[in-house]
Amino acid sequence: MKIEEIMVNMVVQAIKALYNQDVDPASVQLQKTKKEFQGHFTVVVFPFLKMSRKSPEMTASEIGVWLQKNMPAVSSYNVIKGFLNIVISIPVWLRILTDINSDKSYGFTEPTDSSPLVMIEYSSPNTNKPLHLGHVRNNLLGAALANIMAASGAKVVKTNIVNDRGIHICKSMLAWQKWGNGATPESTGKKGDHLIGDYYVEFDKHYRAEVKSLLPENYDELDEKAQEAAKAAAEKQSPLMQEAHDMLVRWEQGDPEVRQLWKTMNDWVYAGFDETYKRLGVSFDKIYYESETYLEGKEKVMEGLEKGFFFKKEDGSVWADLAAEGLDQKLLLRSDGTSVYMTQDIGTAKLRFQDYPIDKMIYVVGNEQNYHFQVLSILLDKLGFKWGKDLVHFSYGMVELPEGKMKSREGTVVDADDLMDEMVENARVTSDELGKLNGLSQEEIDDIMRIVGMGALKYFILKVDARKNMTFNPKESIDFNGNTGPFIQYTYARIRSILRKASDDGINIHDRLFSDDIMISEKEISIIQLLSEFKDVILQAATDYNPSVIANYCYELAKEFNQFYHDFSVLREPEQGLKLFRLMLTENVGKILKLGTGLLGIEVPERM
RNA sequence: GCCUCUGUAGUUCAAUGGAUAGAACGAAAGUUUCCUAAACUUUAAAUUUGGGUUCGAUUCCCAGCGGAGGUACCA
Repeated sequence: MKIEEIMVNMVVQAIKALYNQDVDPASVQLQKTKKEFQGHFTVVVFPFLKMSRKSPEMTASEIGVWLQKNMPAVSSYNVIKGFLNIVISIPVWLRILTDINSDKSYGFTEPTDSSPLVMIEYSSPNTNKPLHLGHVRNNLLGAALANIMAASGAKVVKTNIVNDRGIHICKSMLAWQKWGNGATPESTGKKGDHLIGDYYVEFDKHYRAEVKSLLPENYDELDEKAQEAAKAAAEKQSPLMQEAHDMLVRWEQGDPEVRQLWKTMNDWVYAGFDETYKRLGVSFDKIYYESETYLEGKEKVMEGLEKGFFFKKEDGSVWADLAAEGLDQKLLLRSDGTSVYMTQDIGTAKLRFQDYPIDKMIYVVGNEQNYHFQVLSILLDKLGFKWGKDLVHFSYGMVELPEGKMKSREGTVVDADDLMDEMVENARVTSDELGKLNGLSQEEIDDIMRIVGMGALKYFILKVDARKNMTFNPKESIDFNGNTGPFIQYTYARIRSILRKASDDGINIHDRLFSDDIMISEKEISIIQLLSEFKDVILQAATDYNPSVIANYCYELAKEFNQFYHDFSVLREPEQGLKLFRLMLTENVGKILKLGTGLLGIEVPERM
């Protein structure tokens, strides 16, 4: 049983004994004592004043006296205003540390037969362009969330929905046909996703030039409204866009030539994506393709129409009326019978539900889709998906650059592959400047630089509360000081170094016993206390759907350890018992740092 | 217009309704006979405004101001 739970129960008993009142254990406010005060746990006594009918100080003192008398773990207490600070005795802390040490899968909850099956959708790329910084945040959050949910005892299925059909991919295909001269990833040496992305840009360039040429001569003299109308007319006339539309129609009809081109080009893109995913360290258990789900969506919508959930307008378009839920009407099928985003999501949901006994569905999608998922939840519920009502839209904020929003038009999009290259290169430059890495093989150096560069990137993104928009500065993002991934990795590498040295000295830190009378400092107790919170941190991150909790915990632990490391000697302590204790503490800080960063998908190096 | 999210040091981020609002970067000043100085120690510096709820509000509620996103045939 955890020390916190025991404390809470004892407080409940104290209230019963002192004031003859029953309190709900959940209402007992037990928190970590702030650094400025002496003690480890603090009981807030304000809620008990009605029962005691005494001043806050008196009440706190009475409870303190009772606890000290009846609880051997409590060695002393002090009262400041309405706060009762409790000091836990050293042997208790030693026992907590040895418990952590002997627990191989410390902090992780094993799934059972009754554990919920959680499906997490993330990444969701379009096949017409490579992944960018926004996708990086999505992928890192999704993968970390999956790890955290699994660690908290859920059965997790990671899934991806690839947006592989539609006008956007036709644009790339058309541009490639027209201006590609048969270019392939092999012939150009380019990653497939980048190659396709280039033709998407190429299409846009020609298209805009074409639209411009179709504008009336007096365009500049028109007022704003007329300009808009003229532009819309020009866009509608554009032969290029019409060709792209024709291609989409032929695709839908299953034209073999178009399908073949589509398949070839998509395969190039997937090969490119796989490389990027691998580097990012993300993976999926099951991938769905929109080309395979959009027809299912139409079917499901028609079914809903028959059952009277939806209605048809005169022009043939199908709508859902969500007025009862306080929302608008929402389009589900266009008047020409083609599907929209919502239709596809319904179809994907249908297939997923067939494939897995889903209890909870989590969609990792940007916050610009908040409204979409609000509607999707209602629609899925109406259509009879049992998890529809409580689907979770893990909504994350946009990533902005110091110059403002990323815009593909203005070429300010940060490409995922370029970014990763830059991070690793930056790690190398910084390490060279510091004269690190001497005496290591090139292979080792490359591996460490990969770990550090990627760690810097991942940590920088994951430490921020997912819901918030964040600013990412590519130039200054690799800061190896402060609240950063490399700082945590550095701490881990130091710990490994200490343990190697201990091992070289023939110190066996296993099979040891602690005497109860060794003197350990408050700093060390504070570290043990942090270690003991690991499981709660995981559970909190899982219930809040927020990986940043884990990131900030790891930083806190690394920081505390660095301060301790600076102030105390680990290996040079002459007293055997204390030396072994410190080594055990060190070893377990390393263990938890590795587990914690592992949840975020961040590797830690043995040396750096 | 309407709906949703958001507002904390110069900057980037923290803070289950709890104590004197924490860190980091940047700024100023220090610490290498010492297990990795990518470290450590000091100093200066912040809750958008006005109400409400209560023992207590950065947190919850209402209103104003600022920022972001969405808003019916784009995904």
